[in-house]
Amino acid sequence: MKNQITISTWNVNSVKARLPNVLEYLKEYQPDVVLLQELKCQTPDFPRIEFEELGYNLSIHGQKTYNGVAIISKFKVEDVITGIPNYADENSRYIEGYFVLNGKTIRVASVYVPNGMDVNSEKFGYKKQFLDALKNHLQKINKYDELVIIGGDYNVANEDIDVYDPKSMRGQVCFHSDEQRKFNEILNCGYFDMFRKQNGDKQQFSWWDYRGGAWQYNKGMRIDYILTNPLAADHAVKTEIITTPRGKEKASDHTPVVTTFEV
DNA sequence: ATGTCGTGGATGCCACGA
Repeated sequence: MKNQITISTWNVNSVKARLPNVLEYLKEYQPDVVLLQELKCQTPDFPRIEFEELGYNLSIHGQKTYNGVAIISKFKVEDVITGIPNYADENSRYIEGYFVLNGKTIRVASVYVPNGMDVNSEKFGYKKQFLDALKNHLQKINKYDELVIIGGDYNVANEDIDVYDPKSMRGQVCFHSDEQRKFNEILNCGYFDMFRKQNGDKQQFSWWDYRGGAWQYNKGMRIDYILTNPLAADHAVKTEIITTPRGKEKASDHTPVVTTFEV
């Protein structure tokens, strides 16, 4: 008997400020697993009860004011690790664990890649280092006998089709060849960008700046991804970007991406 | 439209990050 499960990623830009929106999303779409980024709260301050009442198990790697990632799962997640192994990072940007369903091990992680601020800033160097460390780790956990699913805000729009105006944005942060190269190195060690794999050359964005009416004019970028290894890709049914949360009151600037798997 | 958000210091705005 096969199960259909949905795994979603969403940068919520403060889980406390976004709580009503997030709960509304969970009730409407009933995702089995949600990989959250930018919690902007410490682990003890996470609004646990509201999620637990909806049947979710919580694995949280919080931080005050900035960053913070979590795995929200209907299935109990085992052996949770926080932070990329062998990479010292004072920021909470990575959490990983696995669960077993129908005899198959499904490894999931939530990642929040540094924004980089500006290509001439030190923060851009940090971003590139982080992407290297992420690649090294994802290479290690890419096993043939586990479904590996890494959702997150990668802060990289990979192709021209992933931004509204490639000409004006070329070379800018989140659309610079250095970071695109590093993102592609991750793909090249055996990961699929599930949205692109399953939707051909469809243009759809996952983030719109709060400024300048970006949402109203659909001036966005696709920087939130669900990456999977080949085994997970073999089990994937479809991948969608759910845009409705971005149009709501007090919206996050990001919107959820969700992949359905048959396991 | 860089004419926005969210957080938090020590506030009754400002800095920071995105």
